[in-house]
Amino acid sequence: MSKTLWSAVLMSLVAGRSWIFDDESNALKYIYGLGPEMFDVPNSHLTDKQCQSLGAMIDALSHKGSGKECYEILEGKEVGGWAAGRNTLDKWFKKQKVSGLIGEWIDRVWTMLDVSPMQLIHEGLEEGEEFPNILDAKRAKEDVILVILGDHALEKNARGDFHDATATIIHHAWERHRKRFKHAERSLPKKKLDAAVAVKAIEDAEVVTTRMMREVTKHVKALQQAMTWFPKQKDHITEYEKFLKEVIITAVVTERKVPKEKVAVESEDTPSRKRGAARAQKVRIASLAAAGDVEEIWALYLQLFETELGQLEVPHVEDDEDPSGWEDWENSSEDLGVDGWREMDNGTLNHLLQFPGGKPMLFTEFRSKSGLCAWEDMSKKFVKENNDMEQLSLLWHQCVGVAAIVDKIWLSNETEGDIPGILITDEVGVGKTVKVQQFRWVSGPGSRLREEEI
DNA sequence: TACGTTGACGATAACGTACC
DNA sequence: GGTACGTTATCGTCAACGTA
Repeated sequence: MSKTLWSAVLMSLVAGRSWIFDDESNALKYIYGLGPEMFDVPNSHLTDKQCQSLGAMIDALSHKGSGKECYEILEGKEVGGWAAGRNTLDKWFKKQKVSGLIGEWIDRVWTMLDVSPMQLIHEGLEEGEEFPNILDAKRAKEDVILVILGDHALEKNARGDFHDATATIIHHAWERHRKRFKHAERSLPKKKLDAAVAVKAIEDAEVVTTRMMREVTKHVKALQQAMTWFPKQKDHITEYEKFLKEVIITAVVTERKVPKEKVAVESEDTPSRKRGAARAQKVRIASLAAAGDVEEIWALYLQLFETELGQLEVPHVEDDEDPSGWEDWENSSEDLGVDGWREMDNGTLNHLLQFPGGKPMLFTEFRSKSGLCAWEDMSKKFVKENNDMEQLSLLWHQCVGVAAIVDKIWLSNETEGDIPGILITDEVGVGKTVKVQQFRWVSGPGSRLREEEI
């Protein structure tokens, strides 16, 4: 019979129960939330009765001679009487998020040892091979077992039920990747079409709007992600990436009135990049020249090309003298929960938030154009004299976001036009981390903000 | 609808045992 | 010890199903 992931997980824990829990790596506690007593002690996801049901089933497994009989108890259709234990096992598995945690750790090992399915595809497959064989990842097998079953998991001869269960777990992890690959393969034509349509819409538009830019960024990013499975077909995506880059850089250059060389580091021209650049030249980007729009699409662009950070410089926000595009919010944006600030410019916002020079006290002052990490040796390289450094300050929409959090978070009741709390959504390029960090700063001990109007 | 999970089946490798 | 043959384990694949 086949083996489900959850029964294989329980089998590996039961089969190795007498030695794997000596683990010092804390892996078993982290992934399964269990110690050597397993379900004989209170479990945060289960009632005492459920623990008893599961405990009884584990006892029964321990008294069975063969793995086959064990799996019959765990999931067999012909062997009844264990419904309570099976239901509890299912509940524990889901509540503890075992599948996700196991997948996450196995992927880390595969990636670290360069044998993840995607890495193997990029290395090149055998003739006629579409997806890599799990045997190609064989050299990572022992490390995978150590990571998901603790640092004693290899001490006993890995045979029998324990070995069988670990193989099933790894098999499921591999299958998950195959599924993603198949999905990417199926969806590729549609993603190509969506990206092509979105690019063409901008190319042909009389007026390019931020909404169109959001749309094209979304589709190019979706295509970019799907294309990572197919390294040999990069042509289209490179053209679209270059197109997007050129459109945005032109908008930044126009709005900031700075030379293009100051904004972008030129990459080597390939035929597809040339095509993208040529198409971008025809775009009428005048409507994007408002500073707020430029900043928004710039944030989207950085998110899209996050793996290439450092190739471009962030556009410099000139202290408080630049209005940064709030006019456009006034005219066209929907209320995204930040309506109360649409009439404030950077200077007003920075004053309210106590952000001298456009950023909070102690906020990192510089960013590296070449992509240096601020956590490494800041004292020597992150200094004004270093030409690689660029002055940092928060963008207008990020300041508005922090102000909105401060404003909404302490509301105790819903009133007309005001709802307590705030939702910062993912994938829109608003700078979630920056917002939360700055909220912690402005609302922390010693802050005057809570006593002021906002 | 996307994504994870399950179950089935065939192919092949590894192992065990009987026989010469 | 070598070989043949049966059994078991492992691997590869994919469609159906379940769930959020």
